[in-house]
Amino acid sequence: MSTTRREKALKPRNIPRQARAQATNIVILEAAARVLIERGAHRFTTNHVAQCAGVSIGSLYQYYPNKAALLLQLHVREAQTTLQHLRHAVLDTGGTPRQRLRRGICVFFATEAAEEPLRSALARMDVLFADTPEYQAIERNALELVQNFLASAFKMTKRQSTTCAEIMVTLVASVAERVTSRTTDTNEVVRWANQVSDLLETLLPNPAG
Amino acid sequence: MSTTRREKALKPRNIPRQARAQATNIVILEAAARVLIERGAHRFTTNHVAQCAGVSIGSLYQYYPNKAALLLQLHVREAQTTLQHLRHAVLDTGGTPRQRLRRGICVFFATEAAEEPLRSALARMDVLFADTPEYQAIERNALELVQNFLASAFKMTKRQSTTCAEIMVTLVASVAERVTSRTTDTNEVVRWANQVSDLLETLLPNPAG
DNA sequence: GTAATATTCGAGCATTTACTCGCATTTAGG
DNA sequence: CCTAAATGCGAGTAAATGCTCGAATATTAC
Repeated sequence: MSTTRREKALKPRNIPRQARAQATNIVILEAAARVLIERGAHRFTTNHVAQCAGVSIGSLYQYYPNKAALLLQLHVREAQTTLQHLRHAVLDTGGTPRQRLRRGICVFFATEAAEEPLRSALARMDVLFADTPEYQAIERNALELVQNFLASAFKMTKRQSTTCAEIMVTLVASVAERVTSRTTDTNEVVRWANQVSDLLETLLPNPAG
Repeated sequence: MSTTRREKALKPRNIPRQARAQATNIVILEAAARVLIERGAHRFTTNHVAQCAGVSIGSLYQYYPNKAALLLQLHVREAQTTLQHLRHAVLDTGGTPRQRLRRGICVFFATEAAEEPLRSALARMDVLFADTPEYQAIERNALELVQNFLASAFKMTKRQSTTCAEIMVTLVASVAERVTSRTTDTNEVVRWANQVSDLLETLLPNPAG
């Protein structure tokens, strides 16, 4: 009857205190990524992750209360990498605002392509952790990053930048997901990034009235 | 070792000869849709489908050699419905070409929204049947429909209409999937359909140079 | 009616898989 | 060293699930 079963939190069961445990934790996460890439979403099993990590299944469950928690952690790691790249591309470097926007979109596409097929496998299972605060916080952060950029770079009002950011994030995220799931060829991906950039530029205020 | 196991074809095992069998087939398909909607992708089991259809599990496997074949059939049915709607919206009714394009996009968004959460559950499992000729034929048909429309309505060359159709199909399909997976509220969905239409209209030739 | 054919049935098999628990081993601190 | 806490171990469990197969029932052909 209950659609969402979350008797247990998805938080790590134990925070590792000794260096040994820290290492185990990392090894497990990296093995999880490998298993997800090599076997795909529907063959991702905790037993295989443990085996691939060279630790026992018991150790895995020492740190992750269940499979969903492991996947969530993987997603968080991926998303933080992407956000970091985005911040660099959009905020830290030179160029006109339009150029920075285009660069950000390009970087997003490239990052998604670089992490295939990890990302698509994770996306296939996001139903297991999409209702967690961590997941939702990431989405909010991405939106806010774009919104703040639009407001400051293009002098948009709060209201304008909010709706514009929503459109841009939705378009870029959805198209990038579809495109990179079909090809990760750099030329193709860059072509799509630029195509989307061209379309989205029509949403920006005209530079010289 | 083998990544794709397809010892058995995904074709129906038996074509039903008696009316009784035809009925069983239909009942099974409709039950499959119901189970997919009610229990989601990762709880979709053939035993539940059979039970929900009021037939035995053996009967199900009389017509579908495996679970993937059942899902493929469901996908084909959905896709044909969508294509039919699209043909009507784009080809059979009046209005300027731009209006017809916009109407087609709107119809696509609405259709996707109307069939949620069936579609998103099917999409989650498309790895099970995405490599079949049937699946790929549907994608080709959709592209050709749009391409022919663009060529005839906007007098595009073959080359122009091909690239333009690819962009439009990719954008509309990916954004619609993302949007309808978050909300099926009619106003919201129509808003997004129009937003995407606005952006895509910049790809069309100017009516009065 | 009767034989041949088509259809349905569902107990049960073989496998997979998330996860537990009691014990072994390692580390930190005195 | 020695003890207690931290960490690691992995056989084992309970449940789920895709699918088979031989028997039962319904339909058709003659």
